[in-house]
Amino acid sequence: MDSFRSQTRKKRLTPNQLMLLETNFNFDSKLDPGRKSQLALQLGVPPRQVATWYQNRRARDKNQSLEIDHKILQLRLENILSHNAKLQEEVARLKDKLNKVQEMLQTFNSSFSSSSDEVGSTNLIHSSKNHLDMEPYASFIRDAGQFGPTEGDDLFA
DNA sequence: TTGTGTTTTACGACCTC
DNA sequence: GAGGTCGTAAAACACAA
Repeated sequence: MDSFRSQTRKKRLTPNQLMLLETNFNFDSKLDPGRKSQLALQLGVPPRQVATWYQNRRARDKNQSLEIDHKILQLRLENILSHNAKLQEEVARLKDKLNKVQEMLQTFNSSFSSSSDEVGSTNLIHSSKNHLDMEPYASFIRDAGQFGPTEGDDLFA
């Protein structure tokens, strides 16, 4: 396809050349024209090859940091998913508990309304009923108080 | 030895300053 | 226009079968 390309032999740099390039790259990943020609002289290669090496080295650097970022994001996602699963379980448990409380209230109210016709002192009965009604709620609120902030709350930090 | 996967080198196209 | 990134071809290399 490309006769020009096939004519240009790809020559690998020696370990010493690579060491010099790496040292310079760690100092500054960008290549100003002065440093390019200076490095080319030191290495005994065309300036174009130095520029190409820097381009490829920057690309490799970027890929590596992208991989690291990807791993970090994946870990965060796993944490969030497991936290979410725990919250779902908690929601189910609380819903169940709420249903039970509502059932208790219903049975209590129905049994009370069937027997209230027989008694004369309404004031006494009402004050007693109000007090008894609060009991299931109180226990419910007590239980709900156990679930404060959890360890997963700083997941987005 | 050779088939195959990975890394390195080199370049064209396009973008930005 | 010089120098950057991005995508990709192809050479060089590593290595199992």
